[in-house]
Amino acid sequence: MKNTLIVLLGPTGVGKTDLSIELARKTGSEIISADSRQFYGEMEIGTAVPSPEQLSAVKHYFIRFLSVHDYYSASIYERDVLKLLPELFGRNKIVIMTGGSAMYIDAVCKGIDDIPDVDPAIREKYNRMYLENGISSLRIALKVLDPDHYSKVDLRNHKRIIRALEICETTGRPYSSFLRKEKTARPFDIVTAGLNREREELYGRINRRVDEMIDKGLEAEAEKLYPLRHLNALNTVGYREFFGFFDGSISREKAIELIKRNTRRYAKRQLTWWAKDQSIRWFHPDEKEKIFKIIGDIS
RNA sequence: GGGGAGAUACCAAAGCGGUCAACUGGGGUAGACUGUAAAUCUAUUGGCGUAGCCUUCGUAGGUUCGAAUCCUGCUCUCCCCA
Repeated sequence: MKNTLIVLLGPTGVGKTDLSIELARKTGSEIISADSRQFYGEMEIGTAVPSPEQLSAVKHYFIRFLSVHDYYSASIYERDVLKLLPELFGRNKIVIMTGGSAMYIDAVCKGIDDIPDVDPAIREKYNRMYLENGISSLRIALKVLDPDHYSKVDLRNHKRIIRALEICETTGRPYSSFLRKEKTARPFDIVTAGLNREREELYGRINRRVDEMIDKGLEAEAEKLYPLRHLNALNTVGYREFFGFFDGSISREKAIELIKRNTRRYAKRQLTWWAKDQSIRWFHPDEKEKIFKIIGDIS
């Protein structure tokens, strides 16, 4: 049997955590989290990290190992995971990766092009350009620096344009010249199982989970992080809405309502991303036998 | 019992004689996505065989070439007085 990475993905709130732990115990494997917000130590309640019991039942990696002040990215995650995997495969032929951050999962499973890091000052420069002169100034710059990319990007999405511009300026080469669009082969097998539920069922779970988070003290957690609200890591559902409440711009009730709505929207975006991925085999979380059978088929 | 205000699409809310299948927001749905991505951005939202046709603006009538918009009855909601 070959070393196999079992990827258990699905929209937020679908029930990945419970199943991943069950799966891990059954196979004696360890779990890599692919959840870009569970990386940060300061956030716990709002990101629904596994409980202490769950964490002690199975060894987890990439949970609360960063600070919200740290810089991190899908590319660094790819590198870190690939570095860790040989060690995990040394102990067990199966490793489970579970989470909902699609770009991070893709970085590990399909590879992400190697693009130099950007000087924060350069990023800052373009952010300012956007704020002061609007998106048209970004478009004009991109048209000059990378006409190829200019014809392909969503010209209404400033983040896309800024990213391209900062790479052009940092490297002196067009951003598009770094994009190979090839899948990278990995020295292990990858089996991807997607979890999903009826939309109504999923949304009901999300709404309920938000209420549970509130009961557990999400508001206090957000309040502690309020002074750091400008950090990108805190531009996160469950926190930003509370920041609005602390600002006095919305009511507490409204904030909670928005957390639910934004979480639902996030779940939808996740599903959109995966909809085109033909390698995913989809299951309802209750179809455990079917999911466990995958493992049987591997070994 | 008397007086006043109002009933618009899933919700809220504009429109006050034609250019209205109806502004806008919410919610829903669909989509994009190579670097802090739980981010950022887009489309669509009465029905249909979508050029175009059909049925809508509480309800029943009426006025008019033409009504969500004007008039009348009825039903319901809200507010004030009793």
